[in-house]
Amino acid sequence: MAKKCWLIKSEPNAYSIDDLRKDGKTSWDGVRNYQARNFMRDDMKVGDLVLFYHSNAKPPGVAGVAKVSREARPDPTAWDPKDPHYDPRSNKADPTWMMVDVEFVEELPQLVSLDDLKSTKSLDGMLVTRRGQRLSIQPVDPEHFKIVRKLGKKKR
DNA sequence: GCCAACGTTGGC
DNA sequence: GCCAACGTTGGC
Repeated sequence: MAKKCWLIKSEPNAYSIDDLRKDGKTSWDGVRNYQARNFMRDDMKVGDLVLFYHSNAKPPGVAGVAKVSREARPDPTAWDPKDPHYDPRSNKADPTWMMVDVEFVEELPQLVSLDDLKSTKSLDGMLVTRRGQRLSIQPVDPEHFKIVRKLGKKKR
């Protein structure tokens, strides 16, 4: 099975590519959307490459690359009443929410902004450029992944 | 099962 | 800060 590629969104105020570089790797906890959960649980495999996208940023865009370093397991923040992502309906016997670990690969020297993604013809169809697309974990065509990574390294 | 109300996301 | 788009909830 060929490796898949992904895009994960994070608000840099909350957790940025710089934070990931400092941490080396992190558990991608707090995801409370079933579609995103399913991608993590069913499809994300160790070694899969990930575009790290800064949402709610100025400007928003792909800031770096990470990779999946550990497959899905239960997300313990769902059981913690003090956690902002606490979900009282989840329980340890039958966990609702899952997380993967992601590991820092590189920061892109040039942010590939949402505008760049939209204006690059060869990236037509990327989910993240679609209006109203809120999914925080999205599959990415491996060709698109390569193009974005290249754009992020090109002097402009 | 429908759908209005609500909360959240995220670009602008 | 605004608000359109979306997912979820809950009454019926």
